Amino acid sequence: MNSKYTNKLRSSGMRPTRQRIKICEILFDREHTFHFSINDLAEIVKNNAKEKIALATIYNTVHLLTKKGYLKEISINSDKSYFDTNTSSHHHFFDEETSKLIDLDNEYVDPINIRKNIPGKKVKSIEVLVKIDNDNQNQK
Amino acid sequence: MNSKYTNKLRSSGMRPTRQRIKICEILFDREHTFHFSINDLAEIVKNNAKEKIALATIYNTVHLLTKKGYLKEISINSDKSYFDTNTSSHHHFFDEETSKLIDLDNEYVDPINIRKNIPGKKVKSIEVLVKIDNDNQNQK
DNA sequence: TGCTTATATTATAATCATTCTAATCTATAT
DNA sequence: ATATAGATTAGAATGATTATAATATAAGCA
Ligand SMILES: [Mn+2]
Ligand SMILES: [Mn+2]
Ligand SMILES: [Zn+2]
Ligand SMILES: [Zn+2]
Repeated sequence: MNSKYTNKLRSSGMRPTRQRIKICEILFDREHTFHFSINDLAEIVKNNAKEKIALATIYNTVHLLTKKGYLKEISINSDKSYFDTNTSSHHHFFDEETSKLIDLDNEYVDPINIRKNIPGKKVKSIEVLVKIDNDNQNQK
Repeated sequence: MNSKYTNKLRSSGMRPTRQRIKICEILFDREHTFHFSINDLAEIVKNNAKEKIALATIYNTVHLLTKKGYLKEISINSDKSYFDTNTSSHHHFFDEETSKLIDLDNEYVDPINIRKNIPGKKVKSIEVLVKIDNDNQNQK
């Protein structure tokens, strides 16, 4: 019951259960941003946790952490959802070869000015997706 | 058999069938860019065509038109795929209230310069997604 | 510390978009 | 006209996600 996530969870109105703490440790005890699909996370849980966590619990917890603002959902692919431990508004590279997301911090992109507006609507976010692929230029 | 799409299809190596011609007419006989999900298209076909077209055929045709370069697939939502009759590289507004895409032509956005590169990878596309929602500022 | 109850977890079934299958049909070349 | 490669079709299969409803547990209170 004594984890660095016990209070974090409780302060967000989530009961600190074994399963939630384990998932938080997997997601947040890392140096860099983590981009993952539910399946990625389920695999890690399986190889990493002594006790099994039901898939439904993994879905529930990830969605709850998203709702509470600790994760951000990203769609680049309609096959499955990706989630991101970097919840700020930021850009991405998407590697078409590996299907992996890479953060592209705002410092590497000039502020984007949209010179068009839609009546009655306000801008919620502006994000760039840079698709990349292997450079076979100088391969041969 | 005499449609403006008969030759277009044939010249792309697709046999001009009744179903494909009907789908092309629905998709391309319009003034503006059309953003649609498979379900949107299936609905239009149902209300619009005298003869029923099987859902599998709609999927097949849309995927084939995408492969041939007449449609572009867009992912903003993991629930379903969207397709776009504007196949150029361009930006979008996504209205979170209506779940509709709106083209944001390049002329309204300054060229985007990415000051970071990933070794061994080359940039395939750079596209901006602007999420918008109702402006309830001056609604009260 | 031990009950109570609101919440959470779980296995499993249901849903829904998409893809597959294999039977039937058709555009096109001969 | 005929043959055949390619297309359409209904329905089954798949796979991600969500719902269900029985069981377990965290937290508040006696
Ligand atoms: Mn979701
Ligand atoms: Mn697809
Ligand atoms: Zn990110
Ligand atoms: Zn578009």
